[in-house]
Amino acid sequence: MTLPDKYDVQQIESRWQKRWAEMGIYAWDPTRGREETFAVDTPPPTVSGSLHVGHMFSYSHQDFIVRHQRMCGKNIFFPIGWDDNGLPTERRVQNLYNVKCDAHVHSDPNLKLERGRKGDPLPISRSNFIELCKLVTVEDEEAFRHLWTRLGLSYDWDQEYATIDDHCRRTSQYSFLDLLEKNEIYQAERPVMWDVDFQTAIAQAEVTDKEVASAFNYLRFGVEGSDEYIVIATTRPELLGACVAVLAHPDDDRYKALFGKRAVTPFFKAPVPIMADEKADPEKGTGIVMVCTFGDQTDVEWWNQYKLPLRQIVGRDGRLMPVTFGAPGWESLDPEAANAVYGQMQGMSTQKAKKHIVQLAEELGGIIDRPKKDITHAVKLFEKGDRPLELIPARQWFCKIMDKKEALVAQGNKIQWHPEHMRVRYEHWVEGLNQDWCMSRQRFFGVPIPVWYRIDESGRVLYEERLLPKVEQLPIDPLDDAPEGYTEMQRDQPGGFTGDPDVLDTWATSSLTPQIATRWVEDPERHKKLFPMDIRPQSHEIIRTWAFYTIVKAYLDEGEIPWRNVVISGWILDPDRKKMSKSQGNVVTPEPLIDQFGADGVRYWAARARLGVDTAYDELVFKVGKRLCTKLFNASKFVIGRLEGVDPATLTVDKVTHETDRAVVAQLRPLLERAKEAFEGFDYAQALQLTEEFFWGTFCDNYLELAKNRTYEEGLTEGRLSACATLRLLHRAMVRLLAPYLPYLTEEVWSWAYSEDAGMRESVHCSPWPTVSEFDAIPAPVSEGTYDAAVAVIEAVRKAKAEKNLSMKAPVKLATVTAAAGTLGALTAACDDIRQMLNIETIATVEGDPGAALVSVETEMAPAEA
RNA sequence: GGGCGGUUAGCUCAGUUGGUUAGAGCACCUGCCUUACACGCAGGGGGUCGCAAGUUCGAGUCUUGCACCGCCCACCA
Repeated sequence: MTLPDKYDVQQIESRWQKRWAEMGIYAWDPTRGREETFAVDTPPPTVSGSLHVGHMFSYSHQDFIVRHQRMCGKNIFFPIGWDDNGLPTERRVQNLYNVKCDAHVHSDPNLKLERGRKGDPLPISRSNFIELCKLVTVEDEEAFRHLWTRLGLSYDWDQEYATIDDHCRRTSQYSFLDLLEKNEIYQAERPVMWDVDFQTAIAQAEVTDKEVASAFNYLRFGVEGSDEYIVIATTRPELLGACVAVLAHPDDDRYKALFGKRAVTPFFKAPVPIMADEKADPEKGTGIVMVCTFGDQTDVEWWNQYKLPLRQIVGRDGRLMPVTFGAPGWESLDPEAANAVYGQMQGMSTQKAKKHIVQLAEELGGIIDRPKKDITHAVKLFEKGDRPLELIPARQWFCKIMDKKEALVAQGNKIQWHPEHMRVRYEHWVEGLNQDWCMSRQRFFGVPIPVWYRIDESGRVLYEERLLPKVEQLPIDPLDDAPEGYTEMQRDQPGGFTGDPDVLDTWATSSLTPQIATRWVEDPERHKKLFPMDIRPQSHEIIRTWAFYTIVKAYLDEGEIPWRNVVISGWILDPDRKKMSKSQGNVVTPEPLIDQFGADGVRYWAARARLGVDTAYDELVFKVGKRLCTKLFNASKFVIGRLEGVDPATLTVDKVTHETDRAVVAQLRPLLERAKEAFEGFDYAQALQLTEEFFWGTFCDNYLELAKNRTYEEGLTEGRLSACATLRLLHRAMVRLLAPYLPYLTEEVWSWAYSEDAGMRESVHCSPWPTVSEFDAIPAPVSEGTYDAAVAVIEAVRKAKAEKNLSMKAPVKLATVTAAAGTLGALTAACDDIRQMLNIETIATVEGDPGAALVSVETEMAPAEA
C-alpha cells in the first residue's frame, strides 16, 4: 500500500471514528463468563454542567485502563450514562427559559417558551417544567456524546442510560422499596438541614463550609423575679424569638445560682429555663448560651435532650413566619410588646431581621450590654447554594447509616483503592458521619418517592398507613398514578389517598450506577455476570458522596461491595494551582483542543498525569503529545517502508540472528514486564513513560539508525532479514503498547501492516497486548553488554562530531575505543552497524583499565573534501 | 484543632526494594538539510532534591521535628 506522506490528524481521526462504529469492536459479549469480563462503573457526567477540559482528563484515564484490559483479552463491559436528574438541570432550565416551577400552576399542554426571555421568572407547572428539563438534557447529552466519540472513548453505546429514564427510575424506586421493607429506610419529622433558596432538605454529604464575617452581640436577658440580668453573646440575634432555654456549664460559678430559675428574653419577654449542661463552653462568648429552635446542631441536641418546646420562626423560604406571642406554646410576659416587635420583622429574611433587631436594640437601650465583637466563623452551606443553611423541622425520609459505620468501613477495606491513601478519606468520612442519610428532596426533576398515604375520613393524611406499588408497576409517579384499589378521583379526598410529593436525593439514584448498568431489577442473571464490578473510576472530591453512597447501597441491598477497585483521578488545576471551575472563569473548552492537537494529543496529556495527583494545566504537554504522534507516524512509515520487497510472513522471530538485533530485543523485555506491572496497578502513566522512553530513545534514536543500513543491503541477506524482522517485531509491539493512549494513530499504523498477521486482529484494539513470551524464541545476545557498549560508543562519536560542528554524516577516519576486555568483546558484534551508522572508516580497540569509564573513544576525522 | 497528600533544574513532572557523577520534556545556548521525521537530529549549560537533626559504610529515598502549599474533616452560642 502507499503510505500517506504527512500526518493528517483530522483525516485519520474522523475516518477511524466511523470505522470503529461499523466494526462494533467495543460491544460487550453477554455470553462470556464473569472471569473473563472486565466491568467498569463509569461515572455518568452531570450533563447540565458545562463541558470542560477536566472531563477529557478523567474520562481518558478510564479509557486507558479499559483499552489495556480489552487487549488482554477481557470481555469489556464499559457502559455510559448521563446524570441528568437533579438540581443542576433544574437550575439550567430556570436560567435558560427564565421560569420557575410552581406546584400550584396548572399544566399547559400548549406551552411554548423562548429562551432568554426578559422580566420576572414565569411560574409554570411541574409537568411543564419537567418537559423543559427533558428537552434541555437531550441537547446536553448530545454535546457529551459528540465529545466522547471524538476523544475515542471506547464505550459500548448499547449500554447507554440516563438517570431520569424509566429504567433508572425503576431501579432507584426498587431499591427504595427494598430498603423500606428491610427497615433500613424510615420517615421522621425532625429538624433537617434546609436550603432556603432551593427550599429543600439536604444531606450531610452536600454541605460545605464557608468562612464569613459575623459578630457577637451581647444581649441582656432578664431573670424572672429579680432585677439582675445575664449577658448572652449571640451571632444570631434574629432568632431571639425562637429562644426556648438558656444553658451554662454546671461548674460555672458565674451562673450556678441561676440554675432552676427562668431567664426572660429581651423584646419578647419569654420566660425560658436556665439549665446546666456539660456541653456549654465557659470559654465561649459569655459562657452562657441561648438555645433556639434552631440555630445550630447543638440546639437540636439540647432540644431533643431536654424536650424543649418548638418555637419555629424561620420558614422554608428563609423568612420569618407569622407567629403570635401569648398563644399556646409562645409564652410571653408582655405579648403585646412582643408582637409589636415581631410584627416589624415578620416576612424579613434572617439577614434583614438580624440588622433590624440589632438596630432596634440600639434605639431602645438597655438591651445591648457592650459593643459587638466582630469575628469570622465558618457557616454551613449547601454545596450548590449561597445562603447559609437553616435547620427546619420537616417530614423527611432517612436511610439508616449511623448504626453501620463499622460495617461500612469494613466494606471499604474490602475494596482496593488506587492510590491507596484515598481509602483514608473514605474512612474518615464514614467515621465522621453525624446523622442518617436524608434521602428526600422537595424538588421536581428527580425520581419520585414511590409512596402514597391514606387519608382518613376527616381529611387527615395518615403517614403511617403507606400504600406501596408492586415491582411490576415501577416506575411510578405518585402524583400522576393512583395506588391499587383507588381511582384518581380519590386523590387528596377524605377517605382517599395522597401521593408523596417529594423526590429522592439524586445520589439515591447515582449510588445505583452498577445496578443500573447491570440491570439488577430486570435481569438478575445479567447482574450476576457483572456484579461486583471491577473498577469504579472517579475523582476524589466525590468519595464522600458517590463512592460512599454506592458502597452503602450495595451493602444494604445485597450485602456486597459494588466493585473491587476504586481508581481515583486527580484534578486539573489552572496554572495558578486553583481548581479549574466555571465559577472562577478559568475553564478551557475541550473541542478546540482536539481540533488543535488531535484526540490522541489530548489523551496523551491526560495520560501523563498519575492517579490521584492534581495536575497543573499546561498546554505544552498537548504539544508534546502531538509531537509523539508525529514521531510515531514517521517512524512507522519508515519501518514499514523498509520492509518493502520482503514477505512479511517470513519475518518471524527465528530470523532475528544478528547480535545487535538480539541486544535490542533484550532491552525490550524489561519494558514489557514493567509496563504490564504498571497496568496491573492501573498506573497507565508509568506504563506510558516507560514505553515512550523506549520508543523515542532506544528505538528511534539508536536502534533505527543502527539497523538502517542493513535494510538497504541488496538481496535477502541474513543481516537484512534480521534487521527487518527485528524492526517489524519491535514496532508491532510498540504500536500496541501505545494503543491505549493513541487509539487513532496506532489503529491507522496497524492497518498499514499488521492487521492480517497471524494471532493479531483487524483492529489493534482487539489485538493481544504484547508480552515477553512473543519474543521467547529470540535468544539473548552472547554478551549481555552489547547494547550498552554500542550506545556508549555512539554517544562518544556523536559528541566528537558535535564539538567540531560537523554533520552526523561526516566521515570519521578512525575511532579508537578504549575499554575493558569484556566490554570490547561485547562491542565486536555491533561494530559494523556502528561504523555504517556514523560513517566511520575504521574502529580500533584498545584494552583498558576495567575500573575506568565503560568506554572512551578517540576520533580522527577524515579530511574535509575539497 | 485533627487527618491526608505535596515541596527535586527557570517551568511541568519522573525518580523502583536506600547504592556509582540525581533524570526527562519544555525553555535557553551551540551546531547539523543525515536516503522516516527541520513538527527533526546531535551536543551543551543549568539542581547544596523545602529546612534541621537522626539511623546507615552510604539518604532525594528511612525516622523525628519544623516551615510552606493544596485538599478533606471538625469548629458555628
